[in-house]
Amino acid sequence: MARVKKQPPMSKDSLLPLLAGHVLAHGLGQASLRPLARAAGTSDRMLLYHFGTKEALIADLLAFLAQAYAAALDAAMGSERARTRAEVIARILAQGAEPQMQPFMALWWEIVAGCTRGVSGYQTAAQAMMQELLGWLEGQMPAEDPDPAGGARYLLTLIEGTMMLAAVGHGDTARDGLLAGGLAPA
Amino acid sequence: MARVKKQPPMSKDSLLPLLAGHVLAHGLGQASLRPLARAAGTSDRMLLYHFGTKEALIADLLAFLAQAYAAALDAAMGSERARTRAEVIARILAQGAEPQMQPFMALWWEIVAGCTRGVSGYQTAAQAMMQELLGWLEGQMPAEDPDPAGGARYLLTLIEGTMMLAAVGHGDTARDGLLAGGLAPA
DNA sequence: CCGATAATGTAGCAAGTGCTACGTTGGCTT
DNA sequence: AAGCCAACGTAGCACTTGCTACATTATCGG
Repeated sequence: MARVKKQPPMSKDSLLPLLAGHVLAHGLGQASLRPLARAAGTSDRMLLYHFGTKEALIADLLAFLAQAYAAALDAAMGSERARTRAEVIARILAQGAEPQMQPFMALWWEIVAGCTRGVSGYQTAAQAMMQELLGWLEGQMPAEDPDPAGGARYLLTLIEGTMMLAAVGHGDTARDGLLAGGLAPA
Repeated sequence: MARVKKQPPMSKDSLLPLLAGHVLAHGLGQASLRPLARAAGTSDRMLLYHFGTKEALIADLLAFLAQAYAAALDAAMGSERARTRAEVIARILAQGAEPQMQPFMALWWEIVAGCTRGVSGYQTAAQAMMQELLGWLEGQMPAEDPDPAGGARYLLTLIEGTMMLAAVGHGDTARDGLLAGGLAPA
């Protein structure tokens, strides 16, 4: 009388969102097969069956997360443009401070750390995410900005620096810096 | 006839440099007691004996590394001031690109990632390191700078953003950004 | 010289790691 | 109905993890 639940066949595509959820919640570094499997309602055996290797799983997962990040950005993209560079920065920082973006932020720094250690899949995912953010930024630049492309890169640098300083508890320092750079309302 | 090598007594102070070396070379995330002990020429048992707990060991180690970082900065500090903000940035970026600073960079991003995950000791070490760097920056600001304190914070934000972008393979993006911000020689 | 205390070595535990061997299904084609 | 192969479960291996129990040695005050 063993109830065998008839469930839809699991596949990479059905697994990845659940795995991504677990990684966003608990971090990439501590992600090991059995907890991941529990989060996805399977066994480690099945994860290896579908992905072949833990390394491959992580690579697929990072690609999925990069795509999810792009989707989140698109969803948050305001329709009307900002009027000044300072306003662009303020918008992005506000969006990055949203509670639902926090897991992405935490994950982001783990990816950066992985990049410096030379883990291969990390660099790819990181570049994709940055490219996406850069594109979004360019689209957000003020209409009459003299140098939208260069300005977007300038702002991106400032934004990432601000986020990092905020991550280590130097958010005030960064705000003072933006202020001194004329990129924050007094 | 068991040769018992007469070696100087080991202590936290004698252990920490060796442990730091291992962590700089192999990363903080993968640092587990037995490899650490091997690198220091002891056993895991002894590490626990001296530090009490792995957590305490890591905390001590981070403090030691923060101090080592400060020393490295002092050693690299040029005696004469820069003339322009762009020159300050160029100097720091050049110094951060030095090969012997690379392990510190890799470690740094791990620390940042740890901060966002709420690991306690990390935040302390990170703040100390940033405070040190900020102090150094203030001392490097041009003599006739209109706002040395604010400017240092502004440059710090830009520098950290640049370093992050470089870490994920977007060094070009950051350079273009600095250029557009008027902070790099064309 | 003796005894106490600090310092160190050896073995081991329970839990967790990635991964594999080997089985059992279930739905499909022929 | 027979066979077949993808999809899944169970059990386990060899290894590492942080940490501990216990025994031994070194050191130094008395």
